[in-house]
Amino acid sequence: MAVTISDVAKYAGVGVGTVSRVLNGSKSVNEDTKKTVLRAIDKLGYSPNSMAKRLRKQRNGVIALMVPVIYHPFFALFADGAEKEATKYGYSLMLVSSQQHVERENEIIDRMIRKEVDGAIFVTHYVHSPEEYKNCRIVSVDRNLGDEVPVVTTDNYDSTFKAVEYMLERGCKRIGYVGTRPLVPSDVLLREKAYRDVMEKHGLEPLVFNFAALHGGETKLVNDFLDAYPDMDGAFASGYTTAQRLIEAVTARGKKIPQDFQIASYDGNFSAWEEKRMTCVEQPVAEMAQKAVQLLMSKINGEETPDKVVLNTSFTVGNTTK
Amino acid sequence: MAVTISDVAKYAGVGVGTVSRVLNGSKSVNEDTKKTVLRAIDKLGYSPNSMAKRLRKQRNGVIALMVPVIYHPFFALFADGAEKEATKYGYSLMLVSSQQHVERENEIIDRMIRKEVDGAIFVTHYVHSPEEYKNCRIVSVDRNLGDEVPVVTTDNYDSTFKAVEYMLERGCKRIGYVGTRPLVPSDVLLREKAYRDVMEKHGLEPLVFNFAALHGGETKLVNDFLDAYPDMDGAFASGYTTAQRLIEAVTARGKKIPQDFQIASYDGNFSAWEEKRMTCVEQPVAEMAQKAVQLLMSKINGEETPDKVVLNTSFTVGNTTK
DNA sequence: CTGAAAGCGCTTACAG
DNA sequence: CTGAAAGCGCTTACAG
Repeated sequence: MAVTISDVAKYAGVGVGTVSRVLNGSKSVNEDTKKTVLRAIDKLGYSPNSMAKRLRKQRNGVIALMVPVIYHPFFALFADGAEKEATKYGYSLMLVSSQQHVERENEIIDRMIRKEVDGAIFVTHYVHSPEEYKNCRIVSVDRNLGDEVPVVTTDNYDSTFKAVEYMLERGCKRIGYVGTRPLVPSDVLLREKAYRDVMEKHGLEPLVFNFAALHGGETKLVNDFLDAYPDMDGAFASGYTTAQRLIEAVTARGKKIPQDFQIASYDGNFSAWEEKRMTCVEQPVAEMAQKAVQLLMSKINGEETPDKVVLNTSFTVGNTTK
Repeated sequence: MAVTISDVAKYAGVGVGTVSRVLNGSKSVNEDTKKTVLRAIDKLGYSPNSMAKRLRKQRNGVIALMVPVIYHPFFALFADGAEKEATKYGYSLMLVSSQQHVERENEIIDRMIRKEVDGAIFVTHYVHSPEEYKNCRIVSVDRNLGDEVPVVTTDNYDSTFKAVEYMLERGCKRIGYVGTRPLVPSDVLLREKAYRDVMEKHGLEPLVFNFAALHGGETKLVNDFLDAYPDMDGAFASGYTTAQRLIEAVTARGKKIPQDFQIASYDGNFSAWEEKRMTCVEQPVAEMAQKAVQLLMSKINGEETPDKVVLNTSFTVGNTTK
């Protein structure tokens, strides 16, 4: 049996309350008693049992991070940033991959209700009825999940607008847009809108191909896209994976990038992973994670939080445009 | 205040024990009582508080996964596999990135002692004194952490031997070996040994360049390696990141791969991430994670576990060899 | 400054 | 089959 606080108290000849006070650095404790207690703790090799502590304090010190998959650079970097930031607050990170299954996303809500975790960050796609979010400490990334849920997102519209304009400047005549369509209201939709607005501004026909959000299996979809508009000379992809598959598909068709076909993307160039450079709108992944954790901490502490935080992206010119 | 088990008991007109029995599916409970209780639970919207449950059962249902960084395909895929497998056992996964800091690795030991987690999987590099592992439920990947800690690894020697032999068959005359040197005893060392043995077998001079394990910053090191042995026409890299940097460095020197310089690697071709193919020894990442979780579950349940589990790799020929 | 006691919300022998 | 009680290991008013 592990040694408990009352073992320490007995050994030191004091009450358990005193031991607790020493442990938690309460001011009002006699120096000598403190020393005796500390010695007892050391002697007995005592460590506080966090299960009891949690029950007593009604707080776990754990937040959940829900991602569709962890083996995707965006989510992996996000997890990394979130874990670092959570640590600053004395919190741990529980990793939950939904693997595209809505049940798993609902399950995490149950876990919050059962007090397994103190809060959660959702970086996922599925719909939940807002009432499930009542009294739940949740922060979302990119998806608008209702009034109760603050969202961290990026300047989707402006940055996409600029990127597509850039492609026109670099000589594209017929640019397409390919990407995922979020299943819940999201600022991500503004990427497509920005693209359409640029097309309209320049009197060009919009060539849009979108599909329900997913991770994996985009190869067929980008090929369908290329088949649908065979005379394209460039495309903006709404996400990293899609852009990767697009590069491959275009190359496989014997076209040279960027000579015959230019590509830009939202997201990409996750430097820890790769050295090749793509022209893209880079999201500040680490800051997004940091901000999400900060908002969640505010929620947990019952503080007011903004409904939405919009972070700025940066535009990187790589070798997928002229 | 949230509704508790005694609220339910009161509402249903039974004892809390009965409610608990209904909740936990104990056989010996009258059908009618059960219905009444279930109705009360439903009516009151009761959810068991897991903090109390954990304290009572002395079990968290959480295991920790310690990785150096999560934004590396091997570790990300490992985390994915581990989370899936843990879920099967009703366990959650706590993600801890050591970020190369030994303190963080020690910290997780403390967490186990404080009962924050029921066990841990270490996929990291640092040394710990074996005594820290006494009474700790720990499973390791690739590193031999002492008798108490079962290790999951791969057939490092045989697969490297075969890979280097293959490079010779493909015409390499002067093959080098570049890679990380684990900081603790590890079967990973057998990669270098296998390389050396192949060299000796063929009467070739071993060209070895190794460095302390790290993630990031390999670019300089692979260049030092190339400078040290300017007449190499091929190299075996002990890991994925090193191989990536090597490809870049070789290319930057104006050499063509595989015509002028052939490369093979331990690890690589993480299909979820990339489509390009490298000649490499592929580790069964998902199974490694699965096995590690299984061993940990055995440890947690006080069962006997093997000291070591060796999984087979597969050899993939990509376009970095002739 | 400090001890004794209550209580966090469960589960599980123990009687009946 | 089921209720009352003890106990998991802490923290925190409450007295003194």
